[in-house]
Amino acid sequence: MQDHEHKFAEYLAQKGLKLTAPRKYILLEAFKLHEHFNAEELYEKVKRVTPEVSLATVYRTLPLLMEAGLVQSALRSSGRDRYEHIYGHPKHIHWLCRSCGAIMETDLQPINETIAAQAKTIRFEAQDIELNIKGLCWKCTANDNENQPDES
Amino acid sequence: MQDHEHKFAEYLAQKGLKLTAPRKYILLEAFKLHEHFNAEELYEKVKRVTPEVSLATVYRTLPLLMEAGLVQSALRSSGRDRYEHIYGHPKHIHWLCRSCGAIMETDLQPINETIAAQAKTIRFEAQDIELNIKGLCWKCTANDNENQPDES
DNA sequence: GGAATATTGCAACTGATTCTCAATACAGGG
DNA sequence: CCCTGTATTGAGAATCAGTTGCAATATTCC
Ligand SMILES: [Mn+2]
Ligand SMILES: [Mn+2]
Ligand SMILES: [Zn+2]
Ligand SMILES: [Zn+2]
Repeated sequence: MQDHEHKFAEYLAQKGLKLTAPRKYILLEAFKLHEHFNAEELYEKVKRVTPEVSLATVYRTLPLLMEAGLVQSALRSSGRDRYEHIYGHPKHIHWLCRSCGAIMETDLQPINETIAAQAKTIRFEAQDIELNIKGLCWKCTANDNENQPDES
Repeated sequence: MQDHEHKFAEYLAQKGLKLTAPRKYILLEAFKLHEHFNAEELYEKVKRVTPEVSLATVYRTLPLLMEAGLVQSALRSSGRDRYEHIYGHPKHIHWLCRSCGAIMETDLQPINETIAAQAKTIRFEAQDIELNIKGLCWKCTANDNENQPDES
């Protein structure tokens, strides 16, 4: 049994809930996906393994995975909630290119200290940090310049 | 004419759009609200001044205000997009208490430098920075301790 | 195996946001 | 001031991600 499977079982047990087949498959597929995903995308993946699972169950399981600390919400996009699994993926910054939609990630560590200091000042117990930056990736910046080479 | 009204007029003109009465009232009310607001809340405010305005127009005007740099999206909550005006409100960190829903704000300045450095490394042109932190405010932390004074 | 409880798929529902469309306001040129 | 082409509007219909009720199933514990 994988580490995350173990953690999920533990969380469920402690809540008096059951680690059923649908839940297990949803967890497993969430950990096979290495990009951000929304509920429907996860559902599609799970369906390939167990076609009888329902989208509703995926929607119902996602909050459990989040509470268990196995999945976290990521940058919402085109009107849909998105998620990503947590597994040797320490908290990171998301950079979203407005032009091509690419998402880059960088380390959040460098600002953690500053945040901790501010948290202390306002006496806030931080549980979740989400830092999203929107703009243009280098490719799209380059393309923009091509189209408008002279902006004197 | 206020500063922001001016800026909106300018933006609209440059886009070949018109500064109509509904748009003006929506702008004005957005700037009278000093907390975060969603489309409907803004609509309610506007309706008190000009009852004939429609919710659809509020929804249509918000993107214009954002593109004009007068309003920005804030922490989404209970399934609704939220907004805040920008006016002597430099970018700030949002701290959301999961227990009581309170929102605190602190200065984003201290981490700007770090972000700029990372942006340079990945050659990303940052336009918008959103840093949201969820957890417990000091009041709710205190209440929690009251209820579970001994967690040996 | 059987009772008590949790879970599921399905379909209906909800509610925020977007869209359609016909009516209205507007700007600019005569 | 009138006319014409364009932008805007309110009202209501439509969309669609996410939620929920419910009867059928699965699981747990004895
Ligand atoms: Mn990520
Ligand atoms: Mn704010
Ligand atoms: Zn790009
Ligand atoms: Zn609180």
